[in-house]
Amino acid sequence: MSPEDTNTIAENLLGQTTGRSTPIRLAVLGILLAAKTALNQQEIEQQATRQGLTADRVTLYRTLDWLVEQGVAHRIASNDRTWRYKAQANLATPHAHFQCKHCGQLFCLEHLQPALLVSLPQGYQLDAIELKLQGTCPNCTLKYAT
Amino acid sequence: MSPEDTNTIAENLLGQTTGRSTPIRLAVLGILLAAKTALNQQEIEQQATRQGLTADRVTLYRTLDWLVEQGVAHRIASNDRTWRYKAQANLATPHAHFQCKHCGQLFCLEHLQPALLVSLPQGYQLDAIELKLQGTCPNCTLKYAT
DNA sequence: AATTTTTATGCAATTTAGTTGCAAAATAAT
DNA sequence: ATTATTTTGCAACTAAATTGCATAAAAATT
Repeated sequence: MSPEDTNTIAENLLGQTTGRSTPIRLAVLGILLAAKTALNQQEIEQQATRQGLTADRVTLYRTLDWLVEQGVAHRIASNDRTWRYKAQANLATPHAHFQCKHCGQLFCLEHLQPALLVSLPQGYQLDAIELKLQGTCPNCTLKYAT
Repeated sequence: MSPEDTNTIAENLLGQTTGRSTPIRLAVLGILLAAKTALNQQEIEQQATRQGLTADRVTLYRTLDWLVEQGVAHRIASNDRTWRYKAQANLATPHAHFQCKHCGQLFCLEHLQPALLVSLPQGYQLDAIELKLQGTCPNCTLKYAT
């Protein structure tokens, strides 16, 4: 996805939220759209800095929370005890995630859509399904090939 | 499960590990077997104290890591940014988890065994599947019934 | 049985992700 | 222009988890 595209998409997505479309929100959402993997706060801050945007750590946390709340980004628990965030043009289609045990990268598998075949025990009310796969990513498969 | 049972099971499980079967490890594993939900370090420490066992926080963290490493306990990322631990008699049968958004309790759904129907994209090597469901638990369903 | 080696535990200090409260800045509404 | 609302920044704080090192306990060796 080209930077112009992500910017346009980010603007469109922000248009669908309640609240203001600020430079920081736009930039962060753009970063989350453009990224190949899900990023944590630190990585997002670094990427923002690279783009010449400085934003306070706290603001980033709040922005990320807000984006998730608004449904234009989603949050996944990473192995390294941080939250990682990702966004895509097609709003929040539920999908699986894959985290590599070697490099730690967290991929969205947009074509793997979790669904429940068996039913839950009595009394449980389901809101969301989280499907996370663990293993070795393509890159590390090559790297650590025997 | 009665306390005697869990103790016996814990001893058996520890027998299958490399490393020593110490009082702390036995007690912690017993707690993880007896618990209805997955517990975090703090809750485990409280439970241990109730049983008259005092163990350093660091030792608990190390014990938990070790139990997971040895495959006699498993670890799930909780919504509250802590790791929660659980063990069962039948060693590490992969199963789904359910976390309640109201009370935060994390349940093991041992009869819900995740399996992948669709195949992964080229190059990804799968080690483990994590299936976590979010929603309202039976207790909170009653509590917050409209 | 005494000594050496290995493994497990405790303690103190540190790291780091994430949060809170409040003031200042920016934007929108009147 | 003025007022009200929302967003951002700063400083201080919380709490989970980690690290390094010394001590204790258990196992292995002589």
